[in-house]
Amino acid sequence: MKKRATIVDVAKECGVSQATVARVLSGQTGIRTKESTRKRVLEAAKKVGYQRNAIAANFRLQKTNSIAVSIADITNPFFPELVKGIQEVLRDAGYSVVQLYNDWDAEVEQEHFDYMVRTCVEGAIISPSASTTGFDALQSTPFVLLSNSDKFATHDTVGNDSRNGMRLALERLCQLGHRRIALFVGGSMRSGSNWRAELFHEFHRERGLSVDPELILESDYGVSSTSSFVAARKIMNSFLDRPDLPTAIFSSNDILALATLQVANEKEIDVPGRLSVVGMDGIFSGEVSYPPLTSVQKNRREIGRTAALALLGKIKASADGPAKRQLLSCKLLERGSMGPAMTGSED
Amino acid sequence: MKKRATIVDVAKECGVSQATVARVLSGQTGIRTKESTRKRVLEAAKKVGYQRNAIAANFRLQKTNSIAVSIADITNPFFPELVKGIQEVLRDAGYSVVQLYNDWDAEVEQEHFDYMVRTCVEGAIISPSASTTGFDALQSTPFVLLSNSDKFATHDTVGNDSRNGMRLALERLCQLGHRRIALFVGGSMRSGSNWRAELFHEFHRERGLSVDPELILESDYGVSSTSSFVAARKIMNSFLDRPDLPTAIFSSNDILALATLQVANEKEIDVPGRLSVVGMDGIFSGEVSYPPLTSVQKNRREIGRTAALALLGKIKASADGPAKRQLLSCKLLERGSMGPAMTGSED
DNA sequence: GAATGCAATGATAACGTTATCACTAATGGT
DNA sequence: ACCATTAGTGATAACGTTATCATTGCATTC
Repeated sequence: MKKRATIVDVAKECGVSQATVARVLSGQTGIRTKESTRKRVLEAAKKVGYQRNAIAANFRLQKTNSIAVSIADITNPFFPELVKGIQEVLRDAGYSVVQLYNDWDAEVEQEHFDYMVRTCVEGAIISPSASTTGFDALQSTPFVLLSNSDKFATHDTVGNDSRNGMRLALERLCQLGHRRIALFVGGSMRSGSNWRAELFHEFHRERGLSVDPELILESDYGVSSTSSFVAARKIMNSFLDRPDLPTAIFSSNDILALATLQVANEKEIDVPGRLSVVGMDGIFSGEVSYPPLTSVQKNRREIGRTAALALLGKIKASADGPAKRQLLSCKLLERGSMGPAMTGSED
Repeated sequence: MKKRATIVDVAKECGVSQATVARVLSGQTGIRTKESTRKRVLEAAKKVGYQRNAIAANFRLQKTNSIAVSIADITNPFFPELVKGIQEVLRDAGYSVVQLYNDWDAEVEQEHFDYMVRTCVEGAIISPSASTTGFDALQSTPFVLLSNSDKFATHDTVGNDSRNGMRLALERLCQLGHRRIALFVGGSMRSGSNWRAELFHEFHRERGLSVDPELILESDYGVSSTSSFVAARKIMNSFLDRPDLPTAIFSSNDILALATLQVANEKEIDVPGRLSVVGMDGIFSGEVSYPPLTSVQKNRREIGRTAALALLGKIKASADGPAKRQLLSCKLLERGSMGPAMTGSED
């Protein structure tokens, strides 16, 4: 392998100092060089096949032009669009993106933080998987967290207003005449999901309705969408055999809702005629299910974009101000799996 | 912003030379240091919060420890698992992965090739989106292509044996008594899909069956899964109204098959009783559809892993040998959407 | 024509790590 | 007791670039 040419080689080639060569070739604006020497240098560079050594330049400048994105698992349908949004913004800003997947493993996640410092990434966008703390390992690397939890109040966060999203869904169901609604939540693998149950009670209280505790169901998150789906199916397989079914089931994510939908289809429970099913997230699979799934849409791409912009702002502003928290609003994506409640005296 | 600690700081902290510190902290095997000093150094490192500056190390060693992955669109359900497989292998090999998305744009793709050279990535895994040529822009950067097409015969490729996969599906359908089978292929946005039609004819010829040309359907690929799905629905919406429906439809990807499934459900065509639906890829959405989709499973994660391993081999082997082509076999994932053919004299 | 100003260039010091060589202090064999 | 060996260290030179300062040359001004 032939050694690649450096600025010294170019300098020798055309008889100027390496400083001059650097001035010409660094591509900086506001350089002051005579046009004639400029030309000579460029010619010499071409002749010896000079290619700027980006590693050396990065080293000198102590910056990598790269930003790390830490998420749990890119195969989880929640993440690809998020990452895409991030990528779009950061690419335009001239950064490259290094993605790190931790598979919900706290240890791996912490390791990734170290990695970020080691590799001198200029910033990080982190979807907290297992760690709720330990961000100080990032030292002075600016970062933005993807979360809507107020556990992270001391850091900059970007998330969806899931509370409001859930209210939207419940309100619409109420409006459609549903009074007996079930709540199906994913387990507490990630952030606590207690607030969902609390909000559920609160919602009923506000309307003078009572909550049937048997209609609050919990399923394990699972490490993958598939395992999560299987677990949810199991629960629905017994739940949907009840004689006193609710008229609607609201699930805290689309995987749970799709499992509900599939089992309901198998049991020939008419959706939405007899049972309305509403999910949360708005993943692609909900679009292709039968019937198409009504879901509280989280605009993942927009979250990604917002987080990236927030990070860029943080990188630019050398001094760190107060922690900023951005909550993007959700909207209810109404599709075939939701309909008016069955009136009492039917079938 | 506090300056980060270097080996010099650690050396000062515990009163040894920076050479000794380097020996302890470089993580190399075969170092010769007394256990007591080793311990002292590690302690001092921890105390001052030392983190190895990877840029400096990379510079010294003239390598970046990073590999680029170029794909079209991470939100396409085909890619996440692929990327995960790549990531797993490369992470274990100590590389970080930079992902580049081109959204099926040839120009962006070419730009990415330049980027790879500039940033001195040590290798690349490329899923050719629009370019069938122009790989020489990569200069001496080793790369592996993700493709099963023999258009790329001069390069190392890793892909699925889709031909064989398609045969598996057709054979199984035949075995289940299906004689009137439709073929639903995606448009030619990516690699030509002509071979599918050819294989379809070939298959029938081998068995002395004739092909009804009206049962060969084509749909646009679309830039996103959603647009592709919508286009496929449109076609199926009119096709499934035919009086002389086939007993089975084989689709060249799961998006098309899921569209078929959804429209069939809407039209209350019993699947698989009256119509078997078979897709290709084995994406997650096929698991949660009703009925669950039978599909030719492409082991995307394994492809990713294989490609990564191939690339690692290529990086290690300084001299480049002949182009290697690896085709991974598919298997038929039999789920609820496929069943025996309706016998003639029913219903 | 000496002093001043400025554009163009040269010389050189970093950046933080790894690798090489030289040196010291033990160890062991005769 | 002496020399050869070696384990454990320290000092120091790279790697290729950018940034800073010093210097040169040339035009302008009084």
